Amino acid sequence: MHILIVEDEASIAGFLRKGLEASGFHVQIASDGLMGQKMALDYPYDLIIADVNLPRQNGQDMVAALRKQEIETPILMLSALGTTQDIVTGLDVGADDYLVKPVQFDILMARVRALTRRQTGHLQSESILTVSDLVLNLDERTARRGNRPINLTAKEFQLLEYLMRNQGRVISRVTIAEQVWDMQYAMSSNSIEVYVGLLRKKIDEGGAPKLIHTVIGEGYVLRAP
Amino acid sequence: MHILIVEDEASIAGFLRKGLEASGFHVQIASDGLMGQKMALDYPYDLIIADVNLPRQNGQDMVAALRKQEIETPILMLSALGTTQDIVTGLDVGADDYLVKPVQFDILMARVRALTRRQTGHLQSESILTVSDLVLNLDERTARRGNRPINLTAKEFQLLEYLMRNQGRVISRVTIAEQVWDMQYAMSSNSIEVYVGLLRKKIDEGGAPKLIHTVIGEGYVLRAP
DNA sequence: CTTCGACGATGAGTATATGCATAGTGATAA
DNA sequence: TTATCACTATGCATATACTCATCGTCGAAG
Repeated sequence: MHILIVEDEASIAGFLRKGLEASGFHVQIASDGLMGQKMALDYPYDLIIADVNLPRQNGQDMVAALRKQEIETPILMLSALGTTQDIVTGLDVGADDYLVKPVQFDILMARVRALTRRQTGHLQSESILTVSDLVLNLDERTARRGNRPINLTAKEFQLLEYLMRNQGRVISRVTIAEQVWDMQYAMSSNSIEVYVGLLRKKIDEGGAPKLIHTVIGEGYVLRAP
Repeated sequence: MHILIVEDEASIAGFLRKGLEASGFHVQIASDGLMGQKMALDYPYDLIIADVNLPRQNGQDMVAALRKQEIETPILMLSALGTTQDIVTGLDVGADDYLVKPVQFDILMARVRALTRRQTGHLQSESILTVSDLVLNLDERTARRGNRPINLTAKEFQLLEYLMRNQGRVISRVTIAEQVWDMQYAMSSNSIEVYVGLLRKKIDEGGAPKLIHTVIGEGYVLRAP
């Protein structure tokens, strides 16, 4: 999860960064409105935390500009100004939430969690696929479930990659045969069942919630619980 | 846009309703937590505004219960309790926003607009069929009536998909036999009646208005009430 | 109002298809 | 050789598809 903080006061920015990084977020800081806008356009952050009072371009103008350019990233605004009108303007201009300084950190964290919750499943980079706590690194050809590394054979990896790329979608055996086995017509064997079984043994074993589901008569789905 | 208000104090509920309706929202009111939960399960509201202090089941428990049942509707919580811990709990349990009473109406409206904004353009991009509050997701192979998930077998799904694609049109048994059963000539059995019966049991059960109608001597129609 | 027939709904029971665990085969490489 | 991998074969358990006999409902005619 990557968070962009747009804040000119270094002490506040640093305070937020420390706390967020301690919770496992990657944090970058922009020190004025134009810089913030540019960075938000350049990289798909999962959340933007923006002060209202900023040099060069105020927070509300920055938010309005980003929304106009169809940047949908959730935005949390911070401000010393606590007047009704400021809050209303901030939200109407496209922000998703608004907190008044001084901010209590645990409240901020709760809001951050709320705003980033729906996102999960978002892409982070091209070479990593994620479903729930299952992570597939296409470059390294490794897989992890939570902290546990998983050893996959080539075919197992191919199959899992295909299922992860289509997470949430039910995939028929015919489609799997075509896409993973390069079979043009239906397969006469039960290889698919066997390989799904092998994946399940490696991925879903233990108390962890099952990710691979059978839809009888239809096919298989990889779905977050 | 439909909003559910869960609030036991009639004066506050009425005040909110008036203001929201003046802005063009459709509003329904539940007067306790269990009733709110039930209504939220029955109908896919665009937003839920819930008090924390409620009879029979408090707001936080209600939110937690809804989230557990995969209801993703945005939820805005209201409370007289303004302590940090309450706010954090409310947000962590699955609420999207939190306001402390007494609420200024213009602030509330701004939050409501922020929470309902992402909804509008979002849907309908995937392969989704809809009739009234019945929703069929062809990718996920799932069906919902309102917010209630419905489990369908492969054949049931095929039949329902065909009826939904031809909603409002009366479909003869012969046509159904051809399209869903791949029978070239009339079927000698009553499978169709049986499967229509199964679908009715799953879809039309409960107080919800019936969607599947028999046209005697002709066939069946799936029609919004 | 009653009776009858046509049509449709329903519950129980059977047959079939589907999915899966397990074991086994052959090929390939260390 | 031994280990690993891709794939196949078998047989069991179960969900699903389908059939049949019976029951209900409705409208028209007596």
